[in-house]
Amino acid sequence: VRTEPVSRRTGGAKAPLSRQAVVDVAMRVMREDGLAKVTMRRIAAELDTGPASLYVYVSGVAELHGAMVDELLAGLPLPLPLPARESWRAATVDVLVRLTTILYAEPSLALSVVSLRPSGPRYLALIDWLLQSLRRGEVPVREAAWGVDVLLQLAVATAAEQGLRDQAGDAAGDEAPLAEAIAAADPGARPGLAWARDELLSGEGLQRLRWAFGTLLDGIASAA
Amino acid sequence: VRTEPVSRRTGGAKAPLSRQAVVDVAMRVMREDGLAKVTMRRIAAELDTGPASLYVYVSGVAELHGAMVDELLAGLPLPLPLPARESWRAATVDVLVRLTTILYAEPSLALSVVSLRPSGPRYLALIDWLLQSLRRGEVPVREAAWGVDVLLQLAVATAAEQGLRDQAGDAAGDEAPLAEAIAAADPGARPGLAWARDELLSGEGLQRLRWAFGTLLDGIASAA
DNA sequence: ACCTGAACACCGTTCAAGT
DNA sequence: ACCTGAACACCGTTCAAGT
Repeated sequence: VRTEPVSRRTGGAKAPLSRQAVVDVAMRVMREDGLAKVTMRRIAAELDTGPASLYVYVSGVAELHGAMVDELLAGLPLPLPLPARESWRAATVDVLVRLTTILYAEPSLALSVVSLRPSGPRYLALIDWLLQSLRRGEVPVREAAWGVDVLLQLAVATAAEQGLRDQAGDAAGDEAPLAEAIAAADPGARPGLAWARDELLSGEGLQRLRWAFGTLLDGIASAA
Repeated sequence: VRTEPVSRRTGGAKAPLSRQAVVDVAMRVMREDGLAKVTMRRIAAELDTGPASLYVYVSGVAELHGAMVDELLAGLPLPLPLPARESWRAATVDVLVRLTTILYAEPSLALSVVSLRPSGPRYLALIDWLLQSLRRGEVPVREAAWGVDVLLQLAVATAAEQGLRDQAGDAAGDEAPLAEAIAAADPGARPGLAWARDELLSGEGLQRLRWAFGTLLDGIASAA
């Protein structure tokens, strides 16, 4: 008697390959084992095939990451309602915080966004909403356009940085080396550090995030 | 007759290994062939040894990247002179632009800084200078501390993003997909994009960078 | 303590050959 | 057109053994 090869996923019925299937498996592997394990070979193995087969659907690992980012943005409910004229600032901060939170859950993917600049429909919709919101706040068009760029950059970078630090903290036992170095700095040689020591590490992540977005928005709104 | 093994670098005299030698070779390989080629195996080969030998001096590839960042910051002349009270804003923008420019030259290393948060002495000196400068501008201590964090994040993210995009543009023939997507968007469905279309891609990199730092500083200075 | 050979357990991508 | 086996050209890290 011989047993047929059996899919380790479904226990038999081998689903047909497709771009969506590749992206789906990639998302699942990322959530289960992290982005580092999202390799062409691992995805192929999960789909009971060889890595070469995936190249029919994605051009390579970089393009796959892009598709995964767009998938992640589905967590942001769109279309967003446009804010009332007087609450545009709070609403904008809110959307940016939500975006950061979504990316924060997958910091290694957020890091790839820093260099990727997604161009999928969901990302476009987000940019569009931000521009309309700033327009409601009577921000001039140039300041709005340049400002949205900076706001998004800050959201992405913060998510990548904070998230990866949390992961590193989980793994390694030691504290953040920057915090240690600040605490150990000579107050005479580093008067700025001595002055701000207590505030450099104060506040909660979310509180600082809201402050950062609000502060940047204030700068943008008054830059006319 | 037998020929002795010959160093491919020096043609004979094999320099002793050291942490500095490892970092130096890593920096050279990065400048010549990019960060992707800075592998333990490649560095070992350049030093005429096996990869295992490097683990005496660096704990792994992550720590090596950290050391390389500190090396890169040597391009920022320190100590920086503290600005006059009335020119603190311009001086701060200047230092941040210089930092971004240095990182921009090695965008893939800048990208690793997003997650790394360097803690070397040069980075500490930079934070100290920024804090002192903001103090001269009479920025309250909490706003200064939180603000410096955001300013540095923006510098690093911008360097990584812009630099990597430039590299990608060199390699692939096609234009930035985001620019194409913006141009192709339906004005009725995306009124914000239609409104800001011309300004989203306007301006030069340096001009936008100065604007971003200045705008953020204004927000920070008025956030009291 | 420093250094090494060899191995372990992986990668992304290409390509000729099959269906 | 889609799929595959096999190969090519690599990775980081560990470890027992040497000096």
